[in-house]
Parts: sequence; structure tokens; C-alpha cells
Amino acid sequence: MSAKTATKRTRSRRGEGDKLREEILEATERLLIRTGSVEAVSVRDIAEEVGCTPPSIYLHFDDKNALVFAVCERIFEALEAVALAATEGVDDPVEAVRACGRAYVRFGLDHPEQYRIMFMSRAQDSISPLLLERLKQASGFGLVVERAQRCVDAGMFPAEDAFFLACGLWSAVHGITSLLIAKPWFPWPEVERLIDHCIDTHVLGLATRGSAT
Amino acid sequence: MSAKTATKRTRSRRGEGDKLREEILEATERLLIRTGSVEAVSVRDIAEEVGCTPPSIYLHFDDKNALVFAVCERIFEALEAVALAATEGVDDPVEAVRACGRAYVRFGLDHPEQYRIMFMSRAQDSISPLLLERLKQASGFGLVVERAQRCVDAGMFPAEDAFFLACGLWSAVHGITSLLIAKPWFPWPEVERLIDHCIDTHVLGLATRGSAT
DNA sequence: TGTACATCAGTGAACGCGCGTTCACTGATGTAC
DNA sequence: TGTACATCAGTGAACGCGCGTTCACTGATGTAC
Repeated sequence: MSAKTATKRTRSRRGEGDKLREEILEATERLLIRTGSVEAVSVRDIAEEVGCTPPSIYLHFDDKNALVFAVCERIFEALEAVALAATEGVDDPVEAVRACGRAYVRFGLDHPEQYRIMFMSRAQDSISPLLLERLKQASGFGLVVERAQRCVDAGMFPAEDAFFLACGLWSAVHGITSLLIAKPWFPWPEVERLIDHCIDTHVLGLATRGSAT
Repeated sequence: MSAKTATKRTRSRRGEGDKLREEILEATERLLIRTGSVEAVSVRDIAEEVGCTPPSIYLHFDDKNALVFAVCERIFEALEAVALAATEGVDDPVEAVRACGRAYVRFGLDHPEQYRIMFMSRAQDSISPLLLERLKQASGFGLVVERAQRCVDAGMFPAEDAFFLACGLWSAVHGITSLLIAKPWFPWPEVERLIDHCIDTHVLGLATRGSAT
């Protein structure tokens, strides 16, 4: 990373010091998208993108790790919102699971570098241990468990533990998302069809073993 | 990376200069496993692990990228061998696909850091463009396509393009492999059962749409 | 209304460090005569 | 059988660079009197 943006920002008025914090977060997210890895984005790059100097960043964040963590928190919230919105108004529980899966893959492909940082990198290196806690609570994952439970209750999925089934669903959508992100040069067949195929095949495999069939 | 191995190796006899090349490859693979990322392994680390000096590495490899590429080539060959061995003597074509899938996941979990480098990192950064060519040819992937074709021919998978089906199968096994590698701290349910669940659910989804059913 | 001053929002220059890589070299060893 | 020498298999020291971070500072701005 190194570009000649070089536009100096004007200093915040007194009492508005948090403005810079927000600008740093936005700039960092932009650079993470542009480069695709935490290692490739330096504190100097971020400062240049914002239009301030490197030490200014330390006025708002303890260190680089804390900054990256803060950015990841926002991404996580965005994914949760998208997954929730996708199932809104979908009554059929199996259809809701499929819609949720498609929204997940779409989010990943729309934000490939955030997805990479969140789900494809070894978290203990790039993201602070706090994020591990955040993911363990897995409020977003809780949504998937709930949707799976509804299918089990309706007899449309096998009568297994909903958390177990949710892990399998996560694996299915993560598989295609991460492969498409990691290997964009691979001669993939038509991508939209492949995504649907992966989701539908897994869901069909579950539905075939549903207690009501 | 920095350890105190510090055992100096004895210089090769005349005409045996290639010995060091082999030792460098082995040491690099060991360090990649130990650290889990190309960035975390420096040329100095490799030299120390081997017991030689950094410049010696440049006698055998053009640069660090060429060295990492050479290591990856070996890993790729090992995976192909494992996948081939797993299906040996398995007559039922669907069973062969499942066995191949289990072998793939097992290989990934047994060699998590090689798997990460090969299938989870953005190849254009860490591995030379030559590897991209290697993967495009995808001699290992050809095996999967062939196995899928056999299932289609037997009417046990839907009558779709075998390459398309193979991509879906790859996605299914990659999903669970990469999640288990990237998120070891997640409260996974019993791992072996989950792996089988992911493979079996996808295969069942395909078999349900087989032309012979 | 005027001014001294504390505070806020930053800056400029430098720190030590590890990185990939290069360059001039050395010393053992096999070979030609 | 003895020795000069080319070659092979390396080494030691240094290069320039970018990194995260720190430290002493500055200058505008709101506030108290």
C-alpha cells in the first residue's frame, strides 16, 4: 500500500475529537478492502488515507490490533443485519434457511476482504482475543441455530440438535464463499448457479432425512 | 519465529550441493507448519533451522517466493496421493466420492498450515503465478471430476456436468475443513460426526436427485 | 469587553527492529599434469 | 606420487527499507475573571 492521496484534513473543533476516530475507522475499512490483509495495511497508510499523521491514530486506539478489532466489530454487525433482513417475511422455515444462506454468501462476495479477515484468517494473530469472545457468544450464529430449530420442529429437517445442524449449514455456505474468494482465478462454472447448487444440495440432503417425510 | 536450534550443519561434499536444497525445503515446510503463515517465516529463520546462513538459500532458490512455491508443489503432490489411495478398492462410485471427501478433510486437518497456504490464502500474494497454473491444470481436481462422472453415469447423481458437481463437492469438503482450521476455538460439536454429516448431507442431496432413483 | 490561560487536537522527528537481498570473500576438495 | 589450480559449497557483513510506536512539541480554541 502506498498512494498519493495527500489531502490534509482540517483539524476538528474543540470537543469534536471523536470525529477523527470515526474517520480512522472508515479509512481502515477502505484500506482493508483495497489490500485484503491486515499485514498489508500499515499505520502510516491509514494516516495518509485519513489525511493525518501516524501518531494521531494512537490518540484514539491503543495499538494497531485494537483498531483492526474495532473495524471487525462493525463488519460483524453488518453481516448480522443482512442475515436478519434476508429472512424477514419468509414464512416457510426451510425457505428462510436458504434465503439466509444466500444472503451470507452474497455478503461474503460483496465484502471479500472483510470476510477473509473475519472467517479465513487465524484470528489469534490479526484480531484481538476480544473478538474471539464476541464470536463465541455468536449472536449472529444464534440466528442460524434458531432457523434450524424451526425446521426441526416443523419436521422438515432431521430431529438432530439444532446447533449441530447449524454448524453443517455454516460449513456449506462458508465452503463456497471462501473458495470463490480465495481462488477467483479458478475456472468456476456459472457462479450464481453454483452457489444455489451448494446451498440447495445441502438443504435437500437435510430435508430428505426430515422426520415428516 | 526465532528459536535457538543453532546446530551448524556440516558442509556437503563436492558434487552433493543439492543436499542443501533438500534440507532447505524440509526446514521451510517444518517452519510453515509451526507458524502457519508465509509472512511469519523469514529467510533467516529458515537458515537457522537448516543450520546454514541466509545467503546460502539464494544458491538454490531465486528468492523467497520461489522457495515457498517449491514447498507447495510437494504438498500438492501429497494431497493427490492421499486422495487417490483413499478410493483404491472402493467399487461403489458414491462410496468412493465419500471416501475421497473424508480423505481430503483428514489431510487438511493433519496438515492445517499447508492447507491454509494452499487453499485459504490469496495465492497471488504468497505463491508465485506458477502455482496458479498448476492448480488450473488441477490434476488432483481431475480425479474428483472423474469420480463424479462415474456417479452420474451410474445414475446415482443428477445428470449434470461432472465438473459442476465436482465444484460443489469441493466446496462441501473445503467448508468444514477450513472452518475447523480457522476457528479451532469455536465450540464445535463432535468433530468426526460433523465432518461425516457435512459430506453425507451433500452427497445425499445429490443422490436424491440421481436419475436412477 | 478584553485578556490570560488551561486544554484539546493534533504534529515532526526519531527510536529500534526485522526484513529480503547482495557482495566480496574463503576454504575445502577433486582433478590435471 | 606430488603439487598447482579451478571449482564448488558455502560464509560474514552489510545494504536500504518499511514497520509499529514514542516523545517532546505546537498552535488553535473555548473559558474564567
